Amino acid sequence: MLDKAYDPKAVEDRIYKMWEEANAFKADASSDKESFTVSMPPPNATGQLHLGHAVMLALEDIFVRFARMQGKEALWLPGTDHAAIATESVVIKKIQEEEKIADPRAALGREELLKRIAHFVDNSQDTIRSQVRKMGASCDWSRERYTMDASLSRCVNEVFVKMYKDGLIYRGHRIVNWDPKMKTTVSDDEMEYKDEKSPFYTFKYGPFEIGTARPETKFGDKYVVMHPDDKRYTKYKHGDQFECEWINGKITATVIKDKAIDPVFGTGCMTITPWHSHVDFEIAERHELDKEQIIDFEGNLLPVAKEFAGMGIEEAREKIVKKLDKKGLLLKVDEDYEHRVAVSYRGKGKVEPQIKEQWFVDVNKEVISWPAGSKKHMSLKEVMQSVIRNGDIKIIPDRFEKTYFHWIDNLRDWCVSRQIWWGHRVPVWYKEGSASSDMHVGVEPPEGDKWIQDPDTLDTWFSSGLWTWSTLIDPKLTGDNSLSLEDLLEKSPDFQKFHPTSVMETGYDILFFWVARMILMTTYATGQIPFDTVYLHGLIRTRDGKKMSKSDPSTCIDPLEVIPQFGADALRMSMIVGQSPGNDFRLYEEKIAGYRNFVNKLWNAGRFVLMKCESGGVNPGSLEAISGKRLVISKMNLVDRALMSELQKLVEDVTEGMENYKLSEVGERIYSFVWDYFCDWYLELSKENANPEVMVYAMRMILKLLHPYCPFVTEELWASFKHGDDVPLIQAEWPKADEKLKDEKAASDLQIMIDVISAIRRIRSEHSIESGKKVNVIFVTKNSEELLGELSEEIKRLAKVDNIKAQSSKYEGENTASAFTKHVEVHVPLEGLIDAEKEKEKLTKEKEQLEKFLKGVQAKLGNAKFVENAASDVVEKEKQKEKDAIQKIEKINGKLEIS
RNA sequence: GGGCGCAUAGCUCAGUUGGUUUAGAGCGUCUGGUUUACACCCAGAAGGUCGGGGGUUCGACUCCCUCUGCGCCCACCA
Repeated sequence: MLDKAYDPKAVEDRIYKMWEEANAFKADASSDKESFTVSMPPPNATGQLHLGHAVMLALEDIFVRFARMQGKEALWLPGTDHAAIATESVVIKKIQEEEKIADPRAALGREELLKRIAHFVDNSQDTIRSQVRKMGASCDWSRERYTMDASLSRCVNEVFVKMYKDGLIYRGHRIVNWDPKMKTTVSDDEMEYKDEKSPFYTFKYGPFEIGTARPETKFGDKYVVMHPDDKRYTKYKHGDQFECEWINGKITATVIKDKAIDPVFGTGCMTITPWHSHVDFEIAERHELDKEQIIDFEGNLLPVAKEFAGMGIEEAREKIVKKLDKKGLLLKVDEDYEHRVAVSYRGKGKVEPQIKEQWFVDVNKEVISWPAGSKKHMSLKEVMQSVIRNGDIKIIPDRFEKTYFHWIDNLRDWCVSRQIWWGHRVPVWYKEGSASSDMHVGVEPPEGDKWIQDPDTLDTWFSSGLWTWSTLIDPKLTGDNSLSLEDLLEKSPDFQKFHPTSVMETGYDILFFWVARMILMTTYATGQIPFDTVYLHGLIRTRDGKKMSKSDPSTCIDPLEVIPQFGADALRMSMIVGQSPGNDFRLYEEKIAGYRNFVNKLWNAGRFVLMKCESGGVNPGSLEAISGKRLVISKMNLVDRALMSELQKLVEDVTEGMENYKLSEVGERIYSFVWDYFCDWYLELSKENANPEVMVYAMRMILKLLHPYCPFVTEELWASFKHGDDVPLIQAEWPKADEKLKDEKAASDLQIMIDVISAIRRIRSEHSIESGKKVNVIFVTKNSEELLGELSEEIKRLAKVDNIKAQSSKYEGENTASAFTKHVEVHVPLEGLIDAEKEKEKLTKEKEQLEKFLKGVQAKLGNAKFVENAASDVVEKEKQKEKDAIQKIEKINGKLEIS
């Protein structure tokens, strides 16, 4: 006998092991079944699994289990990401704290530091693997990948070289976001902005007044820029030069007219520092102006600052202002100026724009043949737009398509090189001692000595952008350097079978970081889209709607604490039901506990059915009981027929919902079916007149439908309900609705009965009739005799009624308390008086509403256009509504006459 | 500055293309229950002018406009 309460701790690990041993997660590339692929977004190999991962795993596991049960060849490929800058900064910080080494890069050197990071990654990968298992994720561990695997690194190099040859990758001096703390560039998307108050100074600059919040960059400023249409400055022409007293003496300045200047802001003119500002850089490029570096890569001033050289930014700022003030050049200080400071998303250092020689991906060059093989050439930007616009890739929810297009419109060339050590090193070599033009770009190092590899590594998204397919390349092939990228794709069975993948499921926060980059990289490198559908989940928040942060454990729910307490199934349900794609949702313990209760409810329903089997002498594992052959619906009682019918509807609803990614609705539907219908009514009604075979049939159906959501408890119960030859539930076949088992009449009759019982209970409660006291009931309905025949005993039992009288016409007579259901009216004779006026008022109101409704329906039906254009079944439905309404009005009229 | 989203019961949220749902659920609250599957349970109740205003319509939680409050994304001013 099963325990009274379900204990997930005793079940989950054992079940997971069973699945693994049965090879249930393993996909077969040689299968001729339709494939279904999900690439697991690789968690950063830096630490622990958090709730964000848990949501991702729950959603994807549901997709995959459903597909697998539907008979598809389902592959869910797990892995981890080396997370370049994130990992390096974590390890560096750790070394700084634990070993008191101020600059671990300098102290340890490249090789040693990389060794340390690799070791750290090994450990956290183990942690992550075991944590993913705890969630019940049915991913194919035999195909686990890591972005730094040899085969994946080969792909990275291949793509880099291919892009270089196509002219999509170039090296250039461009302005980049420089993080002086981590000493690396950061991509546009890896920036965060913080509001900060800092003084805003207005200085005299020759005949002009210029404003700045950053006086320390102003040494090299020798251009003053204004809008060409600004009337205040019409007497100055573009190119005019003048002498001007500035920080370190006299300089010659030049007037530049450029539309980038906002005439309304400040004085409408400014000086520019092209080396340290994106906008200034662009202005300088347009007019071919000189650029000079003022601040070095450590964040200190260069010799151009003369007496200020070597000072840090903050220190220099104050002193420069003082000096200019002394010179009489400081006109105004606005202390309340608010502006935004750019901070690195990873390193959290203040970002300083710098000009640096870097590798870039050109997003505007039109060299990609797309769709693959066509003569039309598009830029990366255009391909990215096209696949969404043409519906090749669908984004759920679709409003994110707008955001996506907006992002692409603003997209600049992508800086892919980073000055950190942890990552894929740029596959470029320079001949030692020669000019930098003597350069080799290749998958393999060049032959001969004295070649030095570029010290930079690639942006982490460069490699994760290949994730959907680089993981499918056969590692046995990648050692063979004679194979081209095309060969690798063609000869890899997994790629051929499983790409493009089916669903990319991830948080909306990395739509740009990652999803867009995968589209970019994959369409270019493989000629295929990476996935058909993008499903974006929302972010989990605390009860008060705050972000969960690791730094504040009180707000944080740790999946690894929750799982032993409530079970992985409960956690999964709590994160799926009530969550809609693209919207944030709140999670807290009561919610999880609620689904723990649900899992336990199901468990007990299972126990109950097993009990009934035992007492009924039925072996739930016997073939006869489950085959359905003996389940002849015409021989069943009404309650069983109704259940059978409702089950078929449930299968249809669940299947349809799953296919349309409506996971929340499906979860709710099953929840309410199990609890509100199966347990509260069906099992209650079956207590004395049980048909164990029907119960077993229902249980098996429910277990299958619920399995993707609650894999552990359903699999565990399955052991009691499966036949000897049955496969584990994870491999079971998804049920199909059986038309023969549908019996709408039974379902609606039972519904009437349920309504009657509820109505009686309500009356009892309203009129405080003691629960033990039995009552007489009269109910009025068209088919009362039929119902009574089968159900009066059940009604008597469940509603504590000792006499039921049914009337097929109007009820007349003694004082009664009445309750109206959709189908019948229920009267319970009472000693006291009933408020007739109130009753009448209620009926009149109902009648009014119905009449209004009828009018609307009739107007619609009277509309020739509607009747012509609408589908015939829609019109039929309207006509039925009209009929029903007329009938009901008549009925009410009848009642009103009596009173 | 540009874009997107949210506002429904005390709390957290559902509500499909406008109509039969008397606007639903879970939690919480209150009342009553040891009915031997389950107290991680059962039966019932209270609680909503669906953010404000306007419009379209026979009919609006649902569509349009507007206002208010909150949140997010992108760009950015020197």
